[in-house]
Amino acid sequence: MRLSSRSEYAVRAMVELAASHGAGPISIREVASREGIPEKYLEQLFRKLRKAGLVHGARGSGGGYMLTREPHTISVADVVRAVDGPIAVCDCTSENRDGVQCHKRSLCAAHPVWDKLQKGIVSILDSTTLGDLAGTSAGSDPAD
Amino acid sequence: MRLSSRSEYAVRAMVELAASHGAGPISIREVASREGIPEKYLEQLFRKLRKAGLVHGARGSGGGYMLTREPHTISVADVVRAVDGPIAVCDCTSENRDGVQCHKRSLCAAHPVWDKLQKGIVSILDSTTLGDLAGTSAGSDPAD
DNA sequence: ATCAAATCAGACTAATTTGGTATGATTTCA
DNA sequence: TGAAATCATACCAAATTAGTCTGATTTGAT
Repeated sequence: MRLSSRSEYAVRAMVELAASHGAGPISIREVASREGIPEKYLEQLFRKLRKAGLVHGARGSGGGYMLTREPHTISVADVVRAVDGPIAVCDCTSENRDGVQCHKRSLCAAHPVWDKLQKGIVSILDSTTLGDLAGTSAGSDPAD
Repeated sequence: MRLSSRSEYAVRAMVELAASHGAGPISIREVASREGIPEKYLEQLFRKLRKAGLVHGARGSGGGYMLTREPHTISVADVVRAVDGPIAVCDCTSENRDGVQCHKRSLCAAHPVWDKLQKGIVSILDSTTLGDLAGTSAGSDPAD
């Protein structure tokens, strides 16, 4: 039930782009140094985000990345899926399963929780957008 | 966001025990064959479950494992924590973090989603019991 | 007493995933 | 032309995962 560093990094990086949306491309170097993410690793992530159509890459001097859509139309789930693939609590609840079911035949007794969990996770990630996060700035969270 | 096979197996095994609760100990061999789980692997898991106080192990011939509490008082979260440790979406939302925060200092912009996600996951796993899944008794809502 | 069935315990291992690095090519602006 | 940037792929070490192996100990039944 852990988030990969890919997803963590990617979401943070995307929130950076969201916060500066409309102000031209931002370079990997810039984002990496602001967020404390290894540059070359972030480069990989941005390539995946680009292939998923979430960002546009501007090459050459003065280049960088920009969101392709408005921040409030890109969900955290979009970003997570782009870098980590389909969200899947287990095979039988995966978003990309090919008719895979518990025990290959019938549903196991535990299936209802996994299903509920899967839906709960997707629902939260789907309903939170980069716009939400970019607007809710760091340090403003009263909890914890 | 994937469940480990440890958790999957452990929950399924515990539901087996729950379904036969009160009918004496059930052996690993029995559970393993019913659920299609490697025996020796399941043995490890049951040892963790015992150390967590969720089951009692009866040694010797005719032995096996039994739940130490009523099925509807053992949550799926209890089982998951027993075999996989504290539930943690990321370090800064982990159930056992030692004051660890995003960037070691302030909260990152993404923190609100991770926090929401963590709470959502724990809430679902906490509120579903082995009794619910086994279908035995004491009427909580059947998931899904 | 002996034997078989079972838990107990820990070390070991193969494969996969994770979290990166390294190298170099290509594009673009100045 | 040169620097700044993305693009692309290959490589790698460490950790994790999902087991297996070996053997000890306990207990019930013959």
